[in-house]
Amino acid sequence: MQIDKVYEPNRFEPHWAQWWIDAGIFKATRKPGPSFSLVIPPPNVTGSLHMGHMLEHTEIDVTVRWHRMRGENTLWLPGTDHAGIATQMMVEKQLVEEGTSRRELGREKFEARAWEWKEQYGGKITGQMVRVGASCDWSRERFTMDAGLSHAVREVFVRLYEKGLIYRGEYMVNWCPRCRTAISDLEVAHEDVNGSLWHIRYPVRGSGRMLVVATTRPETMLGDTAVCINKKDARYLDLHGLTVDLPLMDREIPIILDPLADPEFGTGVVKVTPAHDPNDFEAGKRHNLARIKVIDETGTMTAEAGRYSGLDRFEARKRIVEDLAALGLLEKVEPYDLSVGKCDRCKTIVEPLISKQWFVKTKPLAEKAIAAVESGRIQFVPENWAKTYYEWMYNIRDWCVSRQLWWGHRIPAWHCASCAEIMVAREAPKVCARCGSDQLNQETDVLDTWFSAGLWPFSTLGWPEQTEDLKTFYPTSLLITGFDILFFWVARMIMLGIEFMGDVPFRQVYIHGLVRDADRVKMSKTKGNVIDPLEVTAKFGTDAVRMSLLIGAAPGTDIVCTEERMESARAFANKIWNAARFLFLNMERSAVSGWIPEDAPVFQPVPPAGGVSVALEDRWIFSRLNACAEQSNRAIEQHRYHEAAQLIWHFFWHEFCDWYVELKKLRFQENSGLNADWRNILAAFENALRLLHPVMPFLTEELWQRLHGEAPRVPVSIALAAYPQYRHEATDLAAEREIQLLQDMITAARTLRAERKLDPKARLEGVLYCRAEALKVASANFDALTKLSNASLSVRDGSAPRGGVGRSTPAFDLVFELPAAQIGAERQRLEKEKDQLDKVIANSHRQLSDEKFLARAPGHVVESIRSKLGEYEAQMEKTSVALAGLPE
RNA sequence: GGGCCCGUAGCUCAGUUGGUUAGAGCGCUACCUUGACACGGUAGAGGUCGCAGAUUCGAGUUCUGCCGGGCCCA
Repeated sequence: MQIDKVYEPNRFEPHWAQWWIDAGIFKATRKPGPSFSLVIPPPNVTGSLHMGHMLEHTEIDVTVRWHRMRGENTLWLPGTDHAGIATQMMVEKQLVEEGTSRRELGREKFEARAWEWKEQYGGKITGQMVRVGASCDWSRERFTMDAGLSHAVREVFVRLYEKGLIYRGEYMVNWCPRCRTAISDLEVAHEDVNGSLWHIRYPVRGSGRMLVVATTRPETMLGDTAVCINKKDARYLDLHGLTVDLPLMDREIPIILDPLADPEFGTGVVKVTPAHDPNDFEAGKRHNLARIKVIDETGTMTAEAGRYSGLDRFEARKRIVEDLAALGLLEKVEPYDLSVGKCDRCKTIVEPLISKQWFVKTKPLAEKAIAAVESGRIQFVPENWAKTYYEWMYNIRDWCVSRQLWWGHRIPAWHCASCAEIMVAREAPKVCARCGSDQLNQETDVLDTWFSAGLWPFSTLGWPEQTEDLKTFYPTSLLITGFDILFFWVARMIMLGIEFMGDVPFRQVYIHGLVRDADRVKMSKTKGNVIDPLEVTAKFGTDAVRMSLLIGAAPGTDIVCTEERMESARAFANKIWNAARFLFLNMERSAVSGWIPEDAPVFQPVPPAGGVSVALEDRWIFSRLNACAEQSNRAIEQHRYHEAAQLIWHFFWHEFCDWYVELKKLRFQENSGLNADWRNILAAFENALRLLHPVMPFLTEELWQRLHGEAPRVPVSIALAAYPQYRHEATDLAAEREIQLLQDMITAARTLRAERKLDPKARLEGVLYCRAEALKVASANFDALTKLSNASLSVRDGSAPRGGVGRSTPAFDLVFELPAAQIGAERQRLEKEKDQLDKVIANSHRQLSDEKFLARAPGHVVESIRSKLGEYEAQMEKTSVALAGLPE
């Protein structure tokens, strides 16, 4: 058989990635029986695969592959999000390069261009997912703006509107002057900055006094329509009812009383700009103040800004401050730390603006969504995330869902040009319902991208049609995603899922960690510390990248991602590759070919021909396999991916390779044919591959297919083979105990050799004194014992004679001759051992003489300490004797 | 200001309901190119579990306070 000496994943990964799809391995079938379904957190259609996706998709894929191997009807539904602003910006950039613009093109042509763009570049990330083996059912792939999902969006909007849960109105919203659209509260990121607090003098008309207001945004003063004092603040109370002359604007504005003014803050006097501050907006409503808009949608000062009109808002600030200073109206400027809201996407400072927007009334939806988590119908893992979820849900605010974009779901509302009636409908109305006019224009705003994303778990399954998929796969079983979209997406899916499906969208939410670099810094393009998953996939193999991520992916912790870790995961893959290579080469030598799985029941070693009992190492490896299967199943089920990865790693490398293969080597002979040794090792190996498959799908598929040689494969892929399951009767504790003894003996001999710096190649002479079970093990496995320790041992019953030196355990004593040069080192070692034993013996004595301990600790704990003490004392006796017998 | 998380070996982290002399990977040290594998083998060194109290027969694990670091919301 041709098999490379070194693991070279690029030789087979692309092949299997495509083959799995061509063979329909990942297609959900809707067969009867238990189902497992999961929808992907749809990546932006503009995006390309980054390490965050890689981690998320790996965790999903492990889970999904595991369910599939358990024979469940498994669906991982893939797709992408149309990503409103992001996509629009991409296309606009393209247009600028062509010397044109969105406005020049017009809406219809622009939309066509955006679709073109999507067709051309939008498939990038899904192609990358195919390459890294994501086991999605690509036949069910969806896009948030495809016909079906658009239908669902329209249906949901109309139903919410009919229920009174959607309203339109003029409110103050967060506006991004760069994206030129309203954004929701969630899309504003607050950032602490070192700003200033400007103290400005407003002359009080007719009194000669100055009222000093403190503000962080002097440019908004142009739109002031009042100044405000607190009625509890005696300093200014006498000014109530008077007016001030707004500097720079020649406008007389009232002095009002309102709790808006905080006597503790600044001067205790605040300016009121109802058009540019959310608190002032509310105060303005309370006092019927005019709203003067001095900053427009692009962040430029309006005509209302007088001589500052046409300036950028920050330039205007500079000029205003200068002008005030020149007029002697600037009392002072204090450094002041404040938090400013920035657009999550482009980091432009958000401008609060009054505009007409569409909102979803969230309180009634949130109540049911909270109850779903409180009652346990949805479970968060790690469960602490439920607290964060509640925190937001209890304080939820109405959701501004309209966006002034051209790429997205256009709101299904029509405005009558004659009577201003607004109609929300599934289909475009022909005439106005109120005045009968046919002059109707569809609303130009589109919906927030998260609106359609919120429907994802059911819209992707065909809703509002009652499809078979919807019946089979809703509610989905699990959602795996990042905490950064807990509010944006997870919470909204829960609200909308309950509202429209009458049931939760998923039973469980697993929140994964954040991918960080070697210095624990979050990976981001701007910081330039990203690792490109495709690049490292090519370098180390997808399986190695997956393993390196999983092994650190403990729930609730961030994931450190370094090439160093990938290297060690590749070393693991290489180890497995070479274990297989060893098997394949020896199969040829022994004239064994074609693995036939039906021949080897899971976890049941076969005995050699002629009724001889099963070899010890075979009993052992199957018992260990069984234990590993038990733990691995549990770990994956509980999303303890790091634990599953570590367990399987340890089993495959340090049990299967280090011991089992080494023991089996002694048994292989030329032309032996498919004897019991071969059946067992092949069965064990094949099972180990299955255990590993969800974590390292490519490597295991490649080796599993090779293992079959020319034999037929049933099933066709390891991805459809049964995941090993724990069986009580497969546990063989006697075999585990005996191998442990054998390992201890071999290790003792190796340690002695290393410690005494004996020639590694020389075959040493030694005596092994054994008690009870150890004697049986040593005799029955004499060949393995001497060969793996590379020592000529004579095995004797009983204990080493006084003065014998070497290694002692409760079960056996090993004696090698001690070279004179090593006497000092040996004395040191024994003394250290004695010290340690002194410590634990004293400890045990203390506990066993403590009456409270004896009275209150459970019996088995007391008993185990008592028996440990016996062992320590026996050990101490031997150590003392050895020390005493050491030549001077 | 409100909430959440984390401080365990040089590094990155496990440690499930309190109960053996606290583990892993990487790194480090020594030796070994032995016929699957140097992306390897063998053996080893390395930790007063952030600090101080409390609960308990018993605390890395529970509680309180403090110190240090991170995140989210306002």
